[in-house]
Amino acid sequence: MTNEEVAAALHEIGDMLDILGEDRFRVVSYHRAARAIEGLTTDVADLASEGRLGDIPGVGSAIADKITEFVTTGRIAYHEELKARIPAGVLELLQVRGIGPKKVQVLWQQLGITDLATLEQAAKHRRLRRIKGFGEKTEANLLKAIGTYRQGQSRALLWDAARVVDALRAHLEAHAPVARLEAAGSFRRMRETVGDVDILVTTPDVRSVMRAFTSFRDVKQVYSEGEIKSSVLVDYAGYDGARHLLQVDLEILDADSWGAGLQYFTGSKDHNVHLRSMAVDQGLKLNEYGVFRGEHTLAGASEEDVYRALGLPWIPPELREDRGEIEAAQRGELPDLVKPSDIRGDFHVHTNATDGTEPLEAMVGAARALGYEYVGISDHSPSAVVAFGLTSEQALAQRDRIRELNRDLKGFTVLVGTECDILEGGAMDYPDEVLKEFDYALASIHSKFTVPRKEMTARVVAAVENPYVNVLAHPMARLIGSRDPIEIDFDAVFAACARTGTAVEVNAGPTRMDLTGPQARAAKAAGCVLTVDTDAHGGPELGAMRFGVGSARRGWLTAADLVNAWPLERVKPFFR
DNA sequence: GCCGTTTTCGGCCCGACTGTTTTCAGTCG
Repeated sequence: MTNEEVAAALHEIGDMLDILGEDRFRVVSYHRAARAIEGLTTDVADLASEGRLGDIPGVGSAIADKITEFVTTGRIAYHEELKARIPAGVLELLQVRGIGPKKVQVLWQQLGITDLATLEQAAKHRRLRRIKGFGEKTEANLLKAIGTYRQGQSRALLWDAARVVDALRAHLEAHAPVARLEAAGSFRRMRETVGDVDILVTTPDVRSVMRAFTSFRDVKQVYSEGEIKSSVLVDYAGYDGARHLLQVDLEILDADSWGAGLQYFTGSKDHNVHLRSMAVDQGLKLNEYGVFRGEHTLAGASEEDVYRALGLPWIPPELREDRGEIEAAQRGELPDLVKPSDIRGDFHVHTNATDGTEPLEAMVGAARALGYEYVGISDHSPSAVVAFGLTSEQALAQRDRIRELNRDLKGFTVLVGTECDILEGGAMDYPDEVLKEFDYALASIHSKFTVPRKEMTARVVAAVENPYVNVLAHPMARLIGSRDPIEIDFDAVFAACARTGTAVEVNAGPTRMDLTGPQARAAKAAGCVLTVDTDAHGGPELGAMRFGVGSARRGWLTAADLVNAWPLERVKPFFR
């Protein structure tokens, strides 16, 4: 039973209670518990068997009992009862934008609509407008929304979201007087994927900003357009080359409530709920316009002011998930998070010797241009056939070429690395006598992704125990949107890494983002050091470092925790 | 349904926007 399956069941219970018109706080409780479980780095099944479900914030005795029932029997009787009351297709109606629990209820009870296809037919045949609360416009909007839903809108890669933000920023600044502009939401918190983008603006000319926003060339649909808030659907070309859709909201803020608005729209929801309840406890009120005591405004212009008014230091956006950051802030124990400028190099870089697109010299030049002190070249090993992995001889020849190149470089060092496959039984793809010829070796999984959890754990632990393996690269081995993470016991893997002095990688490749922030935090807690690498296959991809640093910050990591924030003279002995 | 160095009961965020409506309910974030 995976955490995702448990979370999905709880979300579904919440949705069904919502449709049935249950108390909204009960509904919220199920969703909040589900979100908390999605954010866990330990198996909820393990917590259940240890009787520690109550440790999860938002999980009380009722939900804990249901989780225990689920992981032991594979079902939740209460969930089954609800499913028996609500036709299967009704739940899906909730996914359509513009349809909430009340409309679902009306459609189902009054028109007997229990699935998407029937709803579409009813809208097409103008049968919805007969119901109170529905009209011509609602029918048209629903047809559009059903179409959008069918296109399957998934979360955007952080890399792609950044490009959309950049394009919109350039467009808005070119067409309207923009004083300040910041993308908030999960983008600012640097989540690995982004559900929608919230752009905040201050401007002396609200109308022209709004007009520029809704007339951006890639806007496919305008959901709403108000005086201070608009919402659109943007079409973009993704990293994968396909077209995707992303919702973008624009909010106009006043300069004197900029900080409160930025805080509010950055979230997360759970962080904000926690802050608001703190405010209430202090006799204060916190909303998107400021911190207030009665009619008196205490803060609003800057985020620092808002947090200070609540008795807290400013909390970096990447930490705002209500996972202990508020308590840490109260104790004055927020970590001094790693910054992009702390990064001195990148250990995971490919060239056209294997599946990269640019030659060694170009990748080295691109790394130098970023102001790094060193870069490690880590092309593939022979078993990575699709990636044109290097034979031992080819790898040694590349090593000699790099040694040669280093002679001409001043104030910059190229390290000879490899990304060596972990084979099925846990053996490395190069023999030890070849591995020891590299300055360092990354170990990673590129095949046999579906072996059972126990075997997979033993396989990776064996690799980590190889004395020539220095970094466990992209530990989940997932590709966002196309390949699920491997099943593995990360507690055991991190313990092995800590024991053997093997660094754990936070891979910033746009489709990898592996580890996630919370996993990186768990690795550190297990005693590991980490690296943030881009896995770049071309020069521009070296720029993904900022997203990897974002994940590291989400993992509460400091510069001291990251090998590639260390000076070279400290890196070298670590790798040997 | 969750939560509690003020509470084991009574709180739990609320404002913008839309569409249908003659004053407001539903959805969304």
